Amino acid sequence: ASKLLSAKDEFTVTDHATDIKTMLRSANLRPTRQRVLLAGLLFGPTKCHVNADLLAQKIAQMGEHMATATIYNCLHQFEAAGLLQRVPSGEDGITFDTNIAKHHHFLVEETGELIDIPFGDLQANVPQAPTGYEIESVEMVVKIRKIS
Amino acid sequence: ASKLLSAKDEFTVTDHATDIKTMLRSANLRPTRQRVLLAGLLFGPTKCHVNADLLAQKIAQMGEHMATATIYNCLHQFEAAGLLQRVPSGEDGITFDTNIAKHHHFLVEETGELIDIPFGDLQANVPQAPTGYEIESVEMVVKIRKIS
DNA sequence: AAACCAGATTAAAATCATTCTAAACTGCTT
DNA sequence: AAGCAGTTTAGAATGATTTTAATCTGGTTT
Repeated sequence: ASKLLSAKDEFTVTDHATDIKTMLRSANLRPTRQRVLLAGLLFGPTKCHVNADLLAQKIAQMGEHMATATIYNCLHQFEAAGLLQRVPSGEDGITFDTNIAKHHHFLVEETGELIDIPFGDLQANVPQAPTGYEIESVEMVVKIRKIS
Repeated sequence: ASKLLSAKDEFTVTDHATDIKTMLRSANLRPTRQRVLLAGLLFGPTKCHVNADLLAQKIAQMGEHMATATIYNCLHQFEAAGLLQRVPSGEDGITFDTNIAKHHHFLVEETGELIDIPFGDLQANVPQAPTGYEIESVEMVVKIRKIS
């Protein structure tokens, strides 16, 4: 039974592929083989932080192949559709978060690993934007390091 | 009269160069021509956000020349010495902030311009770090856009 | 003041994640 | 089954940063 259209929801095994196609279509994205494959990796039950390289590796492990440009294209399209959020990464490169709820991040200094901070755990009193501007988003990164 | 050793302080015109050399020396950095020139641009009375490209332009305007690698070397050395802070920039590239006090930033979406937010204006309740980790820093970026 | 040397600077090449190109392909509609 | 806009693709291009290996320079020692 199809029941959802959003990346926020989880899928049952049986109609995962169908629901992904539905999700893509409602985002005005043709469910091409590549987009379905990527969406399958991204929008499973567990949220994750990914970059193009990591996805390329996963795809290779599945015995599949996808052009680098396609991976980037899809990621940007998913972002524009609101299915992904870009997150600040300490390292080089672009990192996306499949958790599109409002939340912040711990960034582990040594490894570059990102850990979600539930939004409620980190409240901030945001100051007024300068005159003539409106606030678009508030993003907080708490850098942490292993206690030696 | 020499009176200071820190980038946080301001310099009078007369002993600016002397004080910069003293500052560099106390950071264990030989006051080479290049480092003195760069420090002169960076550690004046007004705080600023800079990247390698901007500095290269300023240096060219002065009729001077400096290798790109040297600019990057110096910026990284100044950062390691605590004279500069790295700041998250929406755009490509590395941006440094000569304001080393604790503070956060507005990031203007359209232009990539950074505007300091005094620390007191943006208080946050930071959650406990995961077990085995300690908090290193808290960085907040408030994205703003011009009201159309 | 000349010699010396670790540390600094340099131009040019290398790196590398990301984007561009323009040619070939594919979902979808007719 | 034809057609077409939208997609994918390999490979080239981009551009900020880093590396390389050679040359230079502060600062100390002789």
